[in-house]
Amino acid sequence: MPDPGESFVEAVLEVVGDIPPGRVMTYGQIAAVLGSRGARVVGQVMARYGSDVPWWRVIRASGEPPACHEGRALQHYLEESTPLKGMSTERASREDAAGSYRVDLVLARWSPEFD
DNA sequence: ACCTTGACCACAA
DNA sequence: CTTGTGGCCAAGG
Repeated sequence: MPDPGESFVEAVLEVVGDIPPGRVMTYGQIAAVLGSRGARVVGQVMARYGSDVPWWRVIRASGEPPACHEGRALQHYLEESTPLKGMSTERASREDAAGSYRVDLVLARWSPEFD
C-alpha cells in the first residue's frame, strides 16, 4: 500500500520516473502497481502533472502513445530505441508516421519489480 | 455526499 | 479494423 500522506499524484510521478529509457508501462499497469485499478486516473494525473516527467514512457494497453501526442512521443522512441512495431525505418523519418506505429509491448514493457 | 470528467481497459459483435 | 457497453477511480465543483 502507498504511504498515506503521499498523494496519488506523487506516487504516479515516482513510478513514471523510475521507468528506464527504451522501456514503457501502460496506464493500467501503473495503477495496478499503486494498488488501484484506476487507469483513467493515471491518465488524468499525466494530463495535468505529466509535463515534467518522461510521459512518453507511459502508453495505452494497445501499445499506442497517449492521444494527440503521437508525433512527439515518436521522436523520443526513436531517440531511445524503444521497440516499435508496424513501421519501417523508411517511414520513421516521414511526418505522417504519427499514428501508424505502435510500441512493441512484448519487448518494451517494464515492471518496477523486475527492473 | 452527489455529479461530472477523463493522456484508460476489457470484452463482445 | 470499428462500435458499443460496462467498469474502474481520484479530483474538483
